[in-house]
Amino acid sequence: MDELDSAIVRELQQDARQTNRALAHKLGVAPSTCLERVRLLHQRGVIRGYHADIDPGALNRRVEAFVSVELRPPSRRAIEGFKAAMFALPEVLAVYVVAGEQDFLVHVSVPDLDALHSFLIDRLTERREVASFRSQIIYDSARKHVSDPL
Amino acid sequence: MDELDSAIVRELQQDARQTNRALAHKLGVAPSTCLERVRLLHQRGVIRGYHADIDPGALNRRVEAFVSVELRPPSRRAIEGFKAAMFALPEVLAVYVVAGEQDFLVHVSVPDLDALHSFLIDRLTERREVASFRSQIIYDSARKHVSDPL
DNA sequence: CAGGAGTCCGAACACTATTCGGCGTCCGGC
DNA sequence: GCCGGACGCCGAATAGTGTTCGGACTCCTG
Repeated sequence: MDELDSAIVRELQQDARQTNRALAHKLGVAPSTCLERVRLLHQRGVIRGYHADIDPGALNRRVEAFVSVELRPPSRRAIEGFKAAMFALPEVLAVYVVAGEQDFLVHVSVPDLDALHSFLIDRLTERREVASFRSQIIYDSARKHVSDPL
Repeated sequence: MDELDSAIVRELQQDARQTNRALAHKLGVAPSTCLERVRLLHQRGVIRGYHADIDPGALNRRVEAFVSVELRPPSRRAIEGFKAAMFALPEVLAVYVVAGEQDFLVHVSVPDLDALHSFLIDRLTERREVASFRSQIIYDSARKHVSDPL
């Protein structure tokens, strides 16, 4: 994980589809060298994959929210089960098991507020292990990539 | 945005680096057709980019957390300023402006708990507009891609 | 100083992206 | 019902790309 690896990671986080030649040229190395580095980063698990970033609005998901959930018995069984159940739902983008007052943070994306309400009362209230929940609608968001310097 | 477009989006979310030929073959269309569709999806803003998924641990970020922040005057000025300031920090992965008791949800990733503590007392407590904050360490997480069916 | 491991390089080859003219299909107008 | 235009799909051709591999170089070690 030297400077070259970091530079490759940085570049591929910004544009994963640039050609290997372009990448090599930017970093000042031969394409074959660059390719080998990328392959090794893959093999070591540093690069986990390449994904297209899709506009949720284009797929009719204009409302996003975080739902904090407190589980009744915060046991392993309940947590694992709830996590799997949430993850299987199409409205769910991400599930976080967290420390604190709540046990879960569920990131959901739905077409509109009605759909959010439906999700809450049909998918959450229905589950008995849910002791309480609180939803926070996302007004605005900005995401980044991880940068190497601490 | 027909069935073919949806299939392309679905495929490219899973693997953005598969060759156009492979993609075309999976979907049962000619490579040239597939390429044209992908270009249009780009042009329409449906596909916003392609990004490599990097293991945070490999970049020495083994601790992640959500920090909920309440701003003193929840004014536009304060919100915009705080959002920009947070986004500029290397520890910050994402910033969410949310509705509810707290005004912000900041997703951070740091090397260890000490670094998290430093972040909280050096970067948050320092800011005068921060009325209060609460941090939730992430024990476990799972992310997905948006799927077309509602 | 010799040996060895590791890394980088450049040329060769197979494969791929990309372009473009033509074909088929659908649809509205006459 | 027939014509004409628009649109989308296709396949061949070309330019560019990924990938492999042997050799050269550097750096460390004994």
